[in-house]
Amino acid sequence: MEQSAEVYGLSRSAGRIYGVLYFSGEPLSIPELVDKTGYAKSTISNVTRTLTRIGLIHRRSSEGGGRRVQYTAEREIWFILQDVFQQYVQREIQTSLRTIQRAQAQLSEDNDTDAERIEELQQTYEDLQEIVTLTSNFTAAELRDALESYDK
Amino acid sequence: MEQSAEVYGLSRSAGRIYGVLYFSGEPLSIPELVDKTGYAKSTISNVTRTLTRIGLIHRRSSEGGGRRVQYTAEREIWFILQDVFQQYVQREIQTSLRTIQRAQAQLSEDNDTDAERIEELQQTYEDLQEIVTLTSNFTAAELRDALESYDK
DNA sequence: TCGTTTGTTCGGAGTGAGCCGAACAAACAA
DNA sequence: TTGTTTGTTCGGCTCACTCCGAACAAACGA
Repeated sequence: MEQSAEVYGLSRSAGRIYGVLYFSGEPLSIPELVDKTGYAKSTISNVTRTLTRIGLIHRRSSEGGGRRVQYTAEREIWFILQDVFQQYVQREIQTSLRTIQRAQAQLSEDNDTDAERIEELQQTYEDLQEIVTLTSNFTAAELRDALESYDK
Repeated sequence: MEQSAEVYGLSRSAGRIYGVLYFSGEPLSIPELVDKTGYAKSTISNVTRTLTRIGLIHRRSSEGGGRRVQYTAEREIWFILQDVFQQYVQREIQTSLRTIQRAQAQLSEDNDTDAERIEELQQTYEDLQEIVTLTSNFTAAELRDALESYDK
């Protein structure tokens, strides 16, 4: 889990905390996470916030109205990863497309080779954007099926 | 280009160097790259090595047999990025799958809930691996087409 | 009321990555 | 040969990031 987390741009501690929650049968509070992970209280606090924002874990603030906060792990990893990945890549693609358009506008009209290159870039990025958008509607199994059954 | 590079796990300098090469009509040597990018000679040397290893740029050591080395940018970004991404993700998936299998072996047989969770994980990762493998045979346009024409 | 528990915020230590400059090796020009 | 240009390697600097501990705020129990 810790290794996987780094691939997705998260910290080791995030991976570990998620892993403990994933395999824990019951919701856990911050002190319990401190015990089971060995991290400092402040670390748990910060990491749980970002994980909650991302959607990888959920915060159940109830349990009898007490102050104690409980966390549970989201089990449908696939959708979460899709979501994170999508936000991550979509934003990058969009800023890139904007940059490309700005570049096109500033291009002097006699510069053919640069124009052509920018055109290529734009095409690639537009394909990418479409792919990412489409992918977000699929489950892992569907995606697999779509790719396997496609005949060129 | 610099921003995009970071998304793919490369440094700013790598993005910049690739960008300069991408829009340059002719192959460039290290001193020329130093001029156009503003980076130090050593940085150019190091970054060009990794970019060459990845396949994003090519090294033409010839030009009249001189010592001067020339670099050109690979224009088919799609395949290269696929390749890099694939290596990146595949490795992670495989180590994860190995870890999962080791975990399964060590599990006491009476622990049903943990076994079930590990089963889920394994399924997701196997789907992921299959998807990544399949994807590598597609062009951007084909992938787009496959997803658009697939009917659940 | 006062002590205890829980959670957040802030400043700082440790660490790794990116980049630079200097030193060095190799090839060319004179 | 000697000086110049090109390319690589090495040590160090800086910056960002992760995590920790301390201080603080909020809610509870006595």
